[in-house]
Amino acid sequence: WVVGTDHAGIATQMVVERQLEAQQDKRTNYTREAFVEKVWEWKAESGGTITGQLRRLGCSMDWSREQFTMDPHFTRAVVKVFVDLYNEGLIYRDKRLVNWDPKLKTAISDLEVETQEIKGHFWHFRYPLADGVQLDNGADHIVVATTRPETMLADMAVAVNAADPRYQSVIGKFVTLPITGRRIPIVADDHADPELGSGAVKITPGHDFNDFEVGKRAGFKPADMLNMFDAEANVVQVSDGLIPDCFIGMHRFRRDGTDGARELVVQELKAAGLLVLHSVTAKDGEVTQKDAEDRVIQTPYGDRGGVVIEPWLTDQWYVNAAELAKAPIEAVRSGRIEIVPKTWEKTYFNWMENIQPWCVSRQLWWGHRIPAWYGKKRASENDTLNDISWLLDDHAFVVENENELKKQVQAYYDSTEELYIHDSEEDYLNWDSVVSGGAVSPELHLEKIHIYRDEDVLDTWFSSALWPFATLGWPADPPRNGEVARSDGGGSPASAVLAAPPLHHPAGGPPPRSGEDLLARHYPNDLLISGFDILFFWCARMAMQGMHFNEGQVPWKRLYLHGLVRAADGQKMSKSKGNVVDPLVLIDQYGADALRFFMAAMESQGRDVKMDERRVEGYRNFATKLWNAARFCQANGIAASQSVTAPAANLAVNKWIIGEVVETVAALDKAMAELRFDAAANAIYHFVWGTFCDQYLENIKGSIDVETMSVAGWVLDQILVTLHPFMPFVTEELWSALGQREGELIIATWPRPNAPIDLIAKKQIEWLNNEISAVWAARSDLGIPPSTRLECWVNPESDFDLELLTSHSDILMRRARLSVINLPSPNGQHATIENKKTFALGGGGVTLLFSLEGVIDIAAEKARLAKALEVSTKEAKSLAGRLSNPAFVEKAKPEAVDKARADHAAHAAEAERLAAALARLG
RNA sequence: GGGCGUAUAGCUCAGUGGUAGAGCACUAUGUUGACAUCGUAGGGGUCGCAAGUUCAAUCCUUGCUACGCCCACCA
Repeated sequence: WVVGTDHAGIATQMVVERQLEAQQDKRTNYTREAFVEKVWEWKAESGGTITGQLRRLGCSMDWSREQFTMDPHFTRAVVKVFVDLYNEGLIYRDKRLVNWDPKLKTAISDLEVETQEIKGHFWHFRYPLADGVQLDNGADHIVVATTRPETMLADMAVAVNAADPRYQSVIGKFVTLPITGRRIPIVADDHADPELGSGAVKITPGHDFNDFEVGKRAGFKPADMLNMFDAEANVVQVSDGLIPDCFIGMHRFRRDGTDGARELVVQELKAAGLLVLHSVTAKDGEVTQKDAEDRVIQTPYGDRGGVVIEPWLTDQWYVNAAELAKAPIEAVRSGRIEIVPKTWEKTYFNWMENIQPWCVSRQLWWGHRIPAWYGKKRASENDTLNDISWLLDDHAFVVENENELKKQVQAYYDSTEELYIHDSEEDYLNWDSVVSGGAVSPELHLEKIHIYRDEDVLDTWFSSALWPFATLGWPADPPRNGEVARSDGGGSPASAVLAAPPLHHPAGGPPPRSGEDLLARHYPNDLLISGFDILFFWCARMAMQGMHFNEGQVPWKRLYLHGLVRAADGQKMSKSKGNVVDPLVLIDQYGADALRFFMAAMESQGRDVKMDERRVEGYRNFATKLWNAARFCQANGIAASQSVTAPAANLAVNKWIIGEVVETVAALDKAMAELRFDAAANAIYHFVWGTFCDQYLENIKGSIDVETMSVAGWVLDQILVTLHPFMPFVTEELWSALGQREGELIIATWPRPNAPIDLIAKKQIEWLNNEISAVWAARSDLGIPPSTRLECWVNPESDFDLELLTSHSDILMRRARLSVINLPSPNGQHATIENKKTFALGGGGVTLLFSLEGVIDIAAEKARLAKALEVSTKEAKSLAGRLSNPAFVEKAKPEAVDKARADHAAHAAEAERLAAALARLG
């Protein structure tokens, strides 16, 4: 796990801009360099927040290799990727509609658009037919409908379906667009659905994605499409100059109580009698007329800026994602990448197979600046710098560094003239006026080559996508500018020391040595763990870039998509709702161990996790439990074990607990291999609390000999090692507190479940534990207080049972609080204790009998026995019923039939004994 | 419109073709010098609804209902 952070372009720039706003300041008061410097300052102050949280959580990684996506070597990788993709034709510049965020004034990608359902309206307009043309039905207009009236100012056509008989006669004719008076054609296009509305659609190629496509089909070039908005979505004059002055400068919507272009368009059309009123029939039959129909509109919002996205015609850089997606699709299909849980594969394929060009340029200052320069040689006096004709034939030079830039520019112009590199378009123009004092002085520019750099930066995900290999020192080119080579990619000079060896990964091999190729060693990564919410944003793009730039090698072999932590009420956490839980506060309250354990225990199959503080509290208690158990061990001479393998044991309790460790570790290993973190956490939890504390420690209390000390120490060690990934702090502390060690807990050998499981001991101790539990249950039912020591008689049914009993009688007497165990069974009235876990390895079982004299309420005992008898009888009867069904005996699996027979026999025998006991009581 | 997921104890969630489990909460209780952030015992569920497959369905199939999420160009 290479620790680090991305530069979160939009979010970070927003934070810093908001800080400026708070001081009545703004970004544009600064130069680009000065502003970016401020962002770096902010990053220096607060950039440690995320990694600080990781540290508090006890995440264990090589902090000397911490990386940031804007580190110099990372930036070099980003530039190389951009240039290489450009040279391969996989990145290109295009003028088309983009999702434009008018608040942030930048383009964003499709993924950054969130569709929300908003209550809106649906208006119907009459567009008068021009030149005296009429529809077949005699109408002198065409009705079109829209949810966005304001865009009609930039309408360029009306589309109808060629197959629609109503409009066939007017295809190729014109309508006169209201308000502007623009004469626009009626075109045939399949986009118009005769079934919907009037069957005619207004076409605004410059402000609607569908209309853009229709417009292109109708022969409009993107450069000629009318654009009626500025970057903030206020109305500007279009190229034909037909928008009335009263609209210019208006906001697109109603705002601050002032009508916007939308309202004004509707008002003017209504005044002109061109608004088709909408009739609403109330329940009482009364008909009222409204300007528009109420309708829920699917409205696009920017996920960061939170305002309605405007489709806007601009030049942007696009990645041919469809091409890059091919290899990752195949990788998942063939299993070279395994997605866990598998259900996400379908989502992945669905998106990847329908992927659209990825807009990667952003009109921001904070980020990786696009390595493209534009320019034009000044060839004549007429070609003034103030003539922005260069915009139309601006050749792009996409290169990794300035030397390369000079070479390419001079080759392109076939000239060795001096090259002027401007930082931005503005610089380019300012330079002219500065040098010439505002007037064009051609002699300064003749035969000089002027170019300027693209001012946009790249989508943050474009760089994050390189994480799996850029962090490992890619590209492999020789280091420049004294940067360290990739064997030490990103680390500070101090990090030239040995990296920590891979932890808990037996197959990991030795640690890399200085100079070793990190990329070759760690790429592909084994596993990526990511939230499902960034499957497209990040994971898919990592797969695309990773495979493209690493000879088709996948970035990781497995992709685990986990759920998100939601608020206690199941809602998404958000600052505006105020239901956000700060992990650091939880850590303060319950400890990092408890929080980590909670997360692990709740993480199953990528399902979302509802925040449940009580559960965190429960795992805090678990840590306390472990702590107290360790204190008990310490106080009883149980210390650090130097042994990785289980000590030799003779006592059944010790043989048993060793077997339990083996089983637990096996369950844990299986769960971890399957990425079932909840199952892993539960396995260790139940072993520690239920088996080790409640049973084993209780059993050994009072008789801790040398063997037991040795076994208990080993078991405790196994607990600390296996629990450490879940609860690093308490385990590390206990590890060192228990005694001298060979090494740190974090590099302790992970247990191997290779000790034998003693099945006899397992059965014996299970019997014993169950016997004790049964006695306590009986005491509880009979109201015998714990303080009463009971006299007990037993009637073992065989020598085997007798041996079992005598070898554990001391534990049984102490834990069940018996005063004496007598043989053989007495006369008189007794309480009868049935052990449901009948010892099945040879004996028929042991029945405990308590004296009833002066202690036990006979009626209560009878009631107790009657109840138990009822349960046994019912179960026996149910099983008998199943066994008497010939279909079951014939068709069921033999094991199932055998089990049913055995269970039936056991329950029947138990019922018989209970009936006898009941009979003895009279 | 398409896709995915979820419905199991009061709550939060596991789980299995052989009539269900955990933690918390609840009830009763406090004997054992590790632990009251604890121990012991106990109550509590027609496993969303309906049909089908099967000797057997909480689990498999289909339909339905409710909730959640993702994707998509209905002007």
